[in-house]
Amino acid sequence: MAEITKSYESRDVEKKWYAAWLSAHAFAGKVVPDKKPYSIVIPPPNVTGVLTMGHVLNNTLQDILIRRARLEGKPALWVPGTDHAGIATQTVVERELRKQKKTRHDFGRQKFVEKVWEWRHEKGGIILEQLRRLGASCDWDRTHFTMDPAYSRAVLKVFVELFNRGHIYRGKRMVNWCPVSLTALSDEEVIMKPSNGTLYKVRYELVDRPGEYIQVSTTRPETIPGDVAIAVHPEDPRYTQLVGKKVWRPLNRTQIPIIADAAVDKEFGSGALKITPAHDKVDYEVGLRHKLQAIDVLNPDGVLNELAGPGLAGLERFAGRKKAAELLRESGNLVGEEAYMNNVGYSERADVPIEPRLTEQWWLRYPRVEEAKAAVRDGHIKFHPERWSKVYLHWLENIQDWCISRQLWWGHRIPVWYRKGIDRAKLTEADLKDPTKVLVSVDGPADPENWEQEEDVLDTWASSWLWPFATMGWPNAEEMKKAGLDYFYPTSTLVTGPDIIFFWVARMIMAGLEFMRPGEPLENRIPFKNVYFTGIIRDAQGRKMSKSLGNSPDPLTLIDKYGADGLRFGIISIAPQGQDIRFQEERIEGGKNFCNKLWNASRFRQMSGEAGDNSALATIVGRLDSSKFDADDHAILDRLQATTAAVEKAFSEFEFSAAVQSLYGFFWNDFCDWYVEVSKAKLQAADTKANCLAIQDLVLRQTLLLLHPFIPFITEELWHLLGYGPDASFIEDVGIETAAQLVAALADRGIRIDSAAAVAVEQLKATSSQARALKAEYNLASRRDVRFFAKTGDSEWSVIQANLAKLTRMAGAAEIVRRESVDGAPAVVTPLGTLYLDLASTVDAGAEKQRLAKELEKLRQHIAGTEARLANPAFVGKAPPAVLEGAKKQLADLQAKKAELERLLAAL
RNA sequence: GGACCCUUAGCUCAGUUGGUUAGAGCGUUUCCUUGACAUGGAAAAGGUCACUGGUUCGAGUCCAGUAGGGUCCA
Repeated sequence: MAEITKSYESRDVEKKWYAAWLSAHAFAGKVVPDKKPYSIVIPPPNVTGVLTMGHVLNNTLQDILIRRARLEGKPALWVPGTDHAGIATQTVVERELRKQKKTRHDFGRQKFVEKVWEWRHEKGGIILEQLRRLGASCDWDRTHFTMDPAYSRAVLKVFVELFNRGHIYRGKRMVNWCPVSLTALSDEEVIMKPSNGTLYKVRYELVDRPGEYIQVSTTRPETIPGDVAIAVHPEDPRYTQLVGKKVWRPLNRTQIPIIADAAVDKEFGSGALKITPAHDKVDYEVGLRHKLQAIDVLNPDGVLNELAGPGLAGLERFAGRKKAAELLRESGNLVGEEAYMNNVGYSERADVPIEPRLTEQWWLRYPRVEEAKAAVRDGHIKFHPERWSKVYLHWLENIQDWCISRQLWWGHRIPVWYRKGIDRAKLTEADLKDPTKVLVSVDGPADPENWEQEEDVLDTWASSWLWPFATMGWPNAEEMKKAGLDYFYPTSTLVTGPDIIFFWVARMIMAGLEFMRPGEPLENRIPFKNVYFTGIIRDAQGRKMSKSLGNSPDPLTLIDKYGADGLRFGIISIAPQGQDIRFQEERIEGGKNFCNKLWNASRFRQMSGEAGDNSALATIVGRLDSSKFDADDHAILDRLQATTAAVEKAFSEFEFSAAVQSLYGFFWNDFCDWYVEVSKAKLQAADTKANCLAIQDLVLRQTLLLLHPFIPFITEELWHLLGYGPDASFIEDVGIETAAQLVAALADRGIRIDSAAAVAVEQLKATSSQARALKAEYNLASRRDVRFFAKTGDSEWSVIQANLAKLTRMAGAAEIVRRESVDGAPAVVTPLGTLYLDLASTVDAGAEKQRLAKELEKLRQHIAGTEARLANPAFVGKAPPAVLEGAKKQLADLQAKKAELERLLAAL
């Protein structure tokens, strides 16, 4: 067996094991018919993406779940992949072209798409490579990309099916238009931001009453040339007599009517609203109700067109706004202006204000909305934390049709063909269903020369909402069988951020319900059973991490510095369920330190004695000799059992940081700080050595298993170094025992953990800690040659005697001797009696008195509190007996301690 | 305007159905390179649990309200 080095060096270990896992296909998701599977689909990162701290958290969590499942003996599948990120990817490639002073139009659609594919093959796999560095145990042979041929077929089939089922329609409607990306966006891709603007008060002169005006307020004077009416509330007495009259539009001067519509807010501004149907959603609705024309004064790129009139045409929209205000001022029609804060919709990708714009688009009426609500409401899909289900349900209650078409080249081109020569603008609903005019088909027309395909592509989310089943071969029956869709679907858990509940989670649920296993019960059709929502990683100041702020550390640098295991352990330890996380590099350092601790405890074991047969839990347990057990042996096994159970509970509740924290506490405090230290005495004695080594082997083995999902590399390495498994196997091949199985394995060997031993160990810990504190008080902390006298009862002394060698060592003493009476020496009252420090020199009685008095005062306060409780008849009458008994015992202990302290004080 | 979350030690956070003296990591102070580990060990200092009421024998925990911070939706 190789010797364990003095400190843990992560780099080579990580490389070695990842390569070994890959070459053994250890991550392959295999169907094992009799066993319950565990499956996860990765939230496909954007193909243009690089690994961020968010990915680290998210994917570490998935890896923890999938590795734990393997350890539990479940056939586990983690499907990886990326999405094609329509706008983002097209933008990236266009940016490269711009460096050569070219645009996509210089290449044409086909050539440009080829360029994007080239880019994707060159640079599109970076993030998946980076995930491997993190240790992600995805089944890489199943890597999917939303633009792959098979996946694309699934996307097109869904479009055609939904069209045939009446869920998809085409229509000219108001959309969120991004003037930079030159495409429509869905409502979810628009971010509302409070923005500083100006509220312009503009007067419109009444045609038949020159010199009289109606006033409106607007933040967008540049759209005035698109005004087709002024609207007032029908029940607004200020204006009733004006309804039906005409006013002069002050820019691009013409006559427009005053109309009455209930959509007007009487309270806002003057209570009169300019109606610009081409540039506002509400105005558009008003326009429809009153059969008004829509005048579009903007070009797609946000430049004002000739309909805006000679003064404004050709200006960019924000320059146009200034110019419009100027023109109004000049004509005297600008009555006032004031600073105004309002919410403006921004394009998520391009980060510019979107334009409400009237365009021809494809829309989806969501399928299975009611079922999607029921799936979560009735608990078939569980959200962790649960509260996100409220957000989900609220969105579904207020759901709007989804604009699924995008004016891009990169993406799934909508599978609709129009017969050549047809005027698309005039297509009716009936025409759309007439296959001689419009063909909606996955395969396209047999006579393509007579047809023109729709230019638009689908929203990227309209492909990724199929992820849970399109990555498992759907809709191809043969591929589905090969992928094991029947077996792995529905997946077990989805790990994602709450920011994409609408974008992705809700839509996946609806897609699953609509397309999977038609006719079967809801619980068979849902795409996943659990959704775990991670927090958002923020910087130390609480700001979101972003590229522009440059406040996001590079995970790969962190891996180089602290190891992948250190990073994983650190990030999980600061990621409690449901809360955002403030990133602190110190915690990652803590993760590295923990790995080093684990490493060195293993090293200590290796240096302590010959390796025994560690090949299985049973062989290690077989080496235990319960006749040699002392309280510490019982206590550490008790804690091992309790920690195993705590980790089980934590997994069942998705409380990963709780699991990590209990493992940290157990291993560092209970095992290293106490058990390993007391071992040093036990290993000196021939009759306790073998049993002590076996206990260490047992604890280390189970701890490695418990820790492996969190820190896979170092645990795999130590697993082999300590001889827990043959070279040709992995830790995950063996599997983990439950707390119950551990107890049963011990019982087979006739060992019953004495949990009362924990009490004795607590007494020993407290006694040694108090003894060390006393030494420190007298500046003797580093001296190991001091002597303690113990004045103690027979039963306490028997405990001390049974543990004398360990206690002496732990207290840092040369010896502990029983004495009936000691006078004047500094002392502490421990659970095992009064310990006196044998000081050869004279004691400073004054300082000692002060110290004891201080302790006595604390004790008095505590006693007073407990007495008051017990003196309260309501407490005695109503508190449960256990609490009452506890209080009584506590009081007795405190009083005994107080008496002893008083005696010590008097003796000084 | 609606929904949700947060406020506990200098900092970042745990605290599971209410029950002994509220915990951890980091930081701080003092001491220690003793044979697993200085990526470490020992000891110590540090908290009126945001505030105000209420329920209860008992509240960091439950309820109501106030203040401050954050997120999402409209």
